[in-house]
Amino acid sequence: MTSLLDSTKDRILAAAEELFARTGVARTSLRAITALARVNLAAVNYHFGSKEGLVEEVYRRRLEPLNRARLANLERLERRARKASLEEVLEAFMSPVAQLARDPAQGGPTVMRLLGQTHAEAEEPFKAWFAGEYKRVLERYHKALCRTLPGIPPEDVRWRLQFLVGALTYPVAERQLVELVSGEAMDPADVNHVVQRLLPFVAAGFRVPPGQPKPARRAPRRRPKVTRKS
Amino acid sequence: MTSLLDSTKDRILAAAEELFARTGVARTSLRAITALARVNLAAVNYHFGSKEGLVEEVYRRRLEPLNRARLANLERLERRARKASLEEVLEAFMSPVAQLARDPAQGGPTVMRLLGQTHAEAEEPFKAWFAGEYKRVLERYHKALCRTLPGIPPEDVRWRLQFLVGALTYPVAERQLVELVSGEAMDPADVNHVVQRLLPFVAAGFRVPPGQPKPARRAPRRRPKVTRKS
DNA sequence: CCTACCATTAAACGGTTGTTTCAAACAGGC
DNA sequence: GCCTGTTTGAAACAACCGTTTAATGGTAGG
Repeated sequence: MTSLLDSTKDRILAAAEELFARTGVARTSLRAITALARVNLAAVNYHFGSKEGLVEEVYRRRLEPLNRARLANLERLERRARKASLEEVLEAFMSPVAQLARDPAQGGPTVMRLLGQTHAEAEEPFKAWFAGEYKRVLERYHKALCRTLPGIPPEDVRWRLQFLVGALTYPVAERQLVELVSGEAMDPADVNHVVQRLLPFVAAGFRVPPGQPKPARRAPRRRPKVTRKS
Repeated sequence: MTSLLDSTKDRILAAAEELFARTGVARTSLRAITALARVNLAAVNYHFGSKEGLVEEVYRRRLEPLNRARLANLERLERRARKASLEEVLEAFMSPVAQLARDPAQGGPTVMRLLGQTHAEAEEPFKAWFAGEYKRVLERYHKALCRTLPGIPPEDVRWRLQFLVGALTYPVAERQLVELVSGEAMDPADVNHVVQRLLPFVAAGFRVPPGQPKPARRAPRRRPKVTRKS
């Protein structure tokens, strides 16, 4: 993992990331981090100012490349002559996640659990920064999706984008729970499979005409046989 | 005995639920809970044994009715003569969430944030119980969904069920973040709208034929020489 | 009335937390 | 070499944590 020529700062970041992902930020003590990193306790406050500073750096180190890749992917799509398809836009959004999980140098599978815990763990000032960064990315993708989906009201596209984020985040972040429930193990390479299975799923969801308000229950029309006419 | 209005136990549960949802379990001290509940500090250990006991009770109080309603809805669907439609099964799964969020007596909107933090916050023994309960419900729905979706391999249905859970959990749990990103506020009644918007979205996703493995898509090396138009 | 029992209170306990202190060790420029 | 600034080291700090203790108030059963 961490070679000997890694600086103190790097070893702290690696250890903190590992423990944050496993146990959560609040339940991880600086002593546990410095012990795992084989580093003095005071080094954390020296290099990062405070525990909060360390937390921010741990997250920022992973989130910034992720969002950068998402934006770069989208720009590359839009620079082409051909109009981007819905699937291409969705893949541009989702593939950086799989890429992150595949590369141990960028955090590997542990970083995914980290992202899933982001919201619950962060303090106020960092939360604001995070929301700001995220908003930038989502706004760009919202525009791009609306362009590939004329006919779908922008408000619906926005909600569906939230659904996509949830469907993407949950299985990779709550890997433990998913494994317990589904029975089968899920190794890092499977994040790819998650993305590949998720893509047609959400693509179909994005394309469907939005449901009308529908306050009352459906009338129980009798359908004796397979008379499906959608 | 404790059925009197606003017993100590109830006040502790209400205060703990509020603070757990707002700040997370690990960051919420018993002193903060007892102060908000206007109750002595030792009352927590007296009534619940430990902080972990309180945590379990807070979650159990909300999760059990939720899962019970989900199973009851499904059984009611299956007792009918007519075969249940996909939309009906999905609504049976999702509507109890909206119902919970709508009724302040059952926790109201705060309980949703609670559920979103479940996984990160729980300790080991409670986590096992939670996963077990959840697995029961998901297994039942998996069977029901497979029945309405012949042609979709059960493994795909299982993954799509996970996507549904993620898409449903995230927007209601991370309400704060969603509000920050989307700009518009989201009041409790809107949980209904989430469900109504989510239903056609996931229904279309469930029906779509599963994507083929598509292993080595990664060969976009060949770029058309001129796509750049400034 | 008294006893027995449950619920509540105030105070203290041992342990862990994040942070600070200050001296020692280290680096590179002169 | 010596000097200056940066990095590490062991120890201590005050504050907070969850939990326990011991004493109290309250009330039903005898």
